[in-house]
Formats: sequence, C-alpha cells, structure tokens
Amino acid sequence: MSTTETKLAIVRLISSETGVSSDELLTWFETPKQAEHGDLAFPCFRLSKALRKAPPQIADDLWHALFSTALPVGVSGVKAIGGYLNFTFETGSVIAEALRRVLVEGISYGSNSSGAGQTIVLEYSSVNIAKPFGIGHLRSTIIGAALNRMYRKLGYRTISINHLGDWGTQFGNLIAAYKRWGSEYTFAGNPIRDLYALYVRFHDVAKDDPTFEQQGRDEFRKLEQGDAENLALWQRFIDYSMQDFNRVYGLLNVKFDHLTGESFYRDKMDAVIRELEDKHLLSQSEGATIVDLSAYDLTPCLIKKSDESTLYATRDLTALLYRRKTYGFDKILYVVGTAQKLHFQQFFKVAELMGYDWVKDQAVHVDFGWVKFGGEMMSTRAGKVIFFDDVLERAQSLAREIITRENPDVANVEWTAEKVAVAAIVFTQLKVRRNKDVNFVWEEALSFKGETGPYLQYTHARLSSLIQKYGKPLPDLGADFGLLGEEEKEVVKLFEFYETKITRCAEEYETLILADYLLELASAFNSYWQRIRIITDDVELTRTRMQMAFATRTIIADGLQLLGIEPLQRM
RNA sequence: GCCCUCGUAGCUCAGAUGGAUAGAGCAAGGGUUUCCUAAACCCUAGGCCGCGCGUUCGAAUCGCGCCGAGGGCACCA
Repeated sequence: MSTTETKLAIVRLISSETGVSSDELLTWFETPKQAEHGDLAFPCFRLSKALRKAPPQIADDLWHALFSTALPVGVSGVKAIGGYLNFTFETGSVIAEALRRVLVEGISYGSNSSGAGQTIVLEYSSVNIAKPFGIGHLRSTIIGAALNRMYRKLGYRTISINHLGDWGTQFGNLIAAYKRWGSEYTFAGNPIRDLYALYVRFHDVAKDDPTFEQQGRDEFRKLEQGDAENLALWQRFIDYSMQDFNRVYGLLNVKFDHLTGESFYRDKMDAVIRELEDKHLLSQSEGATIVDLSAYDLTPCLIKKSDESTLYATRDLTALLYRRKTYGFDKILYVVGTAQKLHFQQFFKVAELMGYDWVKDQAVHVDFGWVKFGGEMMSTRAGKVIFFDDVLERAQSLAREIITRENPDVANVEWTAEKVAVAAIVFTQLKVRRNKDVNFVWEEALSFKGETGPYLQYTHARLSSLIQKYGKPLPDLGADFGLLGEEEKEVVKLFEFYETKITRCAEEYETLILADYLLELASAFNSYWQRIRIITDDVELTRTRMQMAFATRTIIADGLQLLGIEPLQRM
C-alpha cells in the first residue's frame, strides 16, 4: 500500500460524503506544520460555505461519519483538530516506500524528465574585465550555476553563457591610464590588482581633469577602429583578467559553455539597427537614436548615442536575437542584479515590438538584490569592495584552525579547509531569497555553525564515516524496513519532498528552497543521530538503520552538488 | 517628482497557492561526550509580523493610504 493509494482511498470517502470531486479534493491536502498533528492534513475551511457549518464542526462530522469505526488501509489514526482532519499513516508503509525509492534510484533520486526536449539559456556571472572579483559578483555566478545544475537534473538542455563586460569606454580609460603609468606596474603574480589600481587611479585623476577623460574616450574610439596597439593592450587586459577569473571559477566549480562577451556582438549590431529601422521603430530624440516606449509607461530605450556609437541596450538586444537564432531556446534567463530591471524591461519590450512575441514569456530577468556592507552599497569605483579572495583567505584559515584542533588526522587539511571556506561563502548567497538585499557580515561569513554550508558538509562527513565504519555494501534492499519506527520516520518522511523542492527552485528561480530543505533534512538527521545509536550488536536493526543513513547521505550529497558545494568525506 | 523592491525576535533570515499556537540560526543563559566527528544535540529566554484602514468565516500573506530603508529614471554598464 503506497501513500498515494492511501490518499486516494481517503479522498473517495470524503467525496462520497461531501459531493466534492475526488480530483478537486486531492489538491486540498496539506502537510501539517507540526509533526504531532500527523502526516497528512485535510483542511475543511473551503467546505464551510457550501455546508454552512463552521470548519471545526465539519471536521468533527466527517470524522464521525467516515473514520470513527474503521480506518482506510495504511492509516493508523485520524483526528479532527480545529478545522482540520489529520491523518497519521502506518509508520512502516511510509518508511518503506520513501526509503526504497531513494535506495533504488541513488544519485538520480529527485531527477525527472519534465524538461526533456527543452533548452534553457542562462546568462550569469558576467564579470567585468579588469575589475577584481568582488563579493557582489558572486551572487550572479553562484545562483546562475546552481540553477543551471537544477535544470539539468530536471532533464533540460542548458546553455550557460558568461556575458563578459569586455567592451566599452572603460577600456579606453584603462588604455589611457596604462599609457601614462603602465611602466610603474609589473603585472606579475596578481596582475588584476595592478589593473584595478590603474582603474581607480584613472577615475581619481579624471574627476579633476576632463582632458584625461577625453583621452579615455579617444583611446576607445581607436580601439573600435581597430588600432593594433590598443587591440593588443585590450587583449592583454582580458588575458590577465581571465587568468584570475578562471582560478575563482575553479574554486567555485563553475563552468560555462560560452564566454561570449559584449565585444562578440561588435559586428552584429548594424543588422539589428537596420531591422529596427525597417520596422519603423526608431526615432530621434535629443540627438540620440531611440525606441520610444512611452506607450508602455517606460522611458525610451537608447539605441545609438548622438555620436553614433552603440550602447548597452543595443548589445543586449543583439545578443538576445543572436542567441535565439543560434540556440533556439525555449527560455532565456538573465541572472543580473535588480538595479538593471528597467534596462531589461526596455530591451525586452523593444524585441517584442520587433515582432518577437516569444520574448513575453520566454525571456526572464532573474534579478537579485545587492550585497551590502555595513548597510552600504559596495562600489568598485569608489574602491569600496570586499574581494572574494580576502573572504576566502580568512574563512580558509579559520577552517584550517578548526580542522587541526578537532580532527588532526584529516589528511589533506589545506584542500579540506578550502572546500569548507567555499561552502560557507557560497551557501550564504544561496540561502536567502533572491530579491532581498543581503548584508555582508564578516561574523556570519566566518561562522560554520547553524544554518551554514559547513553544517551540511559536517553532516555529510559524519554520515560518511558512519558508512565507512559499517563497512558492508550499501544500499542493501534486503534489509527489513519494518524494523524502523517513529524515530526514523522523522527523517525518512522528508525524503519524498526532494524532487518537489528542486522543481520549485527551477520554477521560481530561487535557490533558497533547496538550501532550506537540505538544512531541514540535515537537522532532522543530526537530531536522530544524537538520540539513537545506529551501529549496535543487533545486526538486523543496524542493517536497516544504515539504509536510512545511506539514503540521507545520498540526498545531502546530491543537493550539495546541485548548489555547488563539495560534499566532504572527512573534515 | 514618477516607478520598482524591501520592512517579521538584539542580529541574519524562513514563513509557495490567504488557514492550526508566526518558525530557524547566530548572539545570551543553562545542560549533554566510557559510545558511530561537540562544526553536533537538548532546554530557557526573546514577537502590537513598520503603522492605520479595508476585503474575508479567517490576513505576516490580498487591496488602499501613510512612515522608514534601498534602487532605477537618456547617451556608463
């Protein structure tokens, strides 16, 4: 008897009593918020209007009519509490069904083929060349990469793109700065710090010296016209930057299918501008070429500056159409900060006006809030940033300290400390809702207790050493699941939600849902582990309990992997 | 000025489609280790869910208004 069949049996009974269709009733079920209320709750509130009775009365009456004398198969108890009819399932059947599935499906548990045949393009990270990897860039990178993995788990074909900020006036600025001060820097070791120093220095001088600012623009024009020296410098800046970014991507275990930045669309914009012209969408305003969007309560979308050069929107529009043609996606997600919301609304609308109706429901700006520090915005220009490297370094040395103190026989301490540090950093970004601004607090980033990445890794590591100690092959489907009871049920009953949680993440572009679930599962297991001794003299009982432990580890390992966190064997 | 987002415990955050006594973690206080990792576990304390009005049998959740914080609003990206 499976729980789904039990649900059907319950629904049929209620349907015959109330006249509401079984299909309708099935969608009403809820999971009680408190365990002692049971496994399944049927809320009677929606019946109160039709029956003209108070919900608690309805629950009571239904109980008397249907469940006071006999129980449906698989149900061990029914109680009417408040306006709810609460069902408790027979422990054995719940556990056996959920546990067996995890053990049989292993690492593919939670996956499905709901996305089969569909392609999703994800644009994320999109870092700016010549700027160091700040803690703010992390959000796009981490959220995007996690969503990418989840979509793949659900059977989608995904294409990930790092839309590098590798074109624009700032490169002229950098070239101008390089030509003036370049000889003072070595660009060895950590070349991006030198580039960043040039960047800050340029803005510092340019703010009082407009001729320097003009030099920057001139250098960019030369770059656009194909000046060999400037092109070579530009390429060097990219190489330096990518060297550094690739190191960070390696640490975060983030990969991209394409590194097509803004410069990639340089020679593709003319065709799009011509198309806009042909479709009579362009107009002149204050010397610039725009698409007027006032009919849609939007400010105009700038296509060309008054000096004929292109803008951000032109490049993004071009990229959108190029990707559509090249990848034929069913959906395209832009994991970009919420500050650019208007920009996305604008060029999406322009594409729509060009006749690309699919934009309406296939192009999505997955926006996210700021990473603030001390309640303030971080700004690269003002030099007010927290660098990824600095956070990593501090977190790693703290992790190293704890490992050597708590578990001195861990073999590869440095490697482990790095993985723990990354887990802490990554998880803080994934465990809050996207649209919230998050405050970066050192104390929190360097905490490995409670709701953190290291907590999940720790749970995984304990499970791993338990499994190692047990030493026998797992999974073992011959174990007698009937030996498991109420204690195990608290853990096992969470298993069945895994797939739903991943699906919800994918639907809402929200990593928090999975992050939160993994914490709940880990916490349930840790609580169990504290109370119950798993490996005992009772061979058969040990055998079944180990199945539960193994299944728990399977889900935690898979979930961590989806989020981009290394599940550790020891720490 | 117009538009968008946010406001829940001292701090950081959960509370999907309105529903049971609003939940975690950190910090604070107390406790647990002859035994599978104490980065754990258990207990205590801590709340006019920014304020007001409205819709509803029922509102942290929906609507309107106000207050507060942040962001965006033409040649940066």
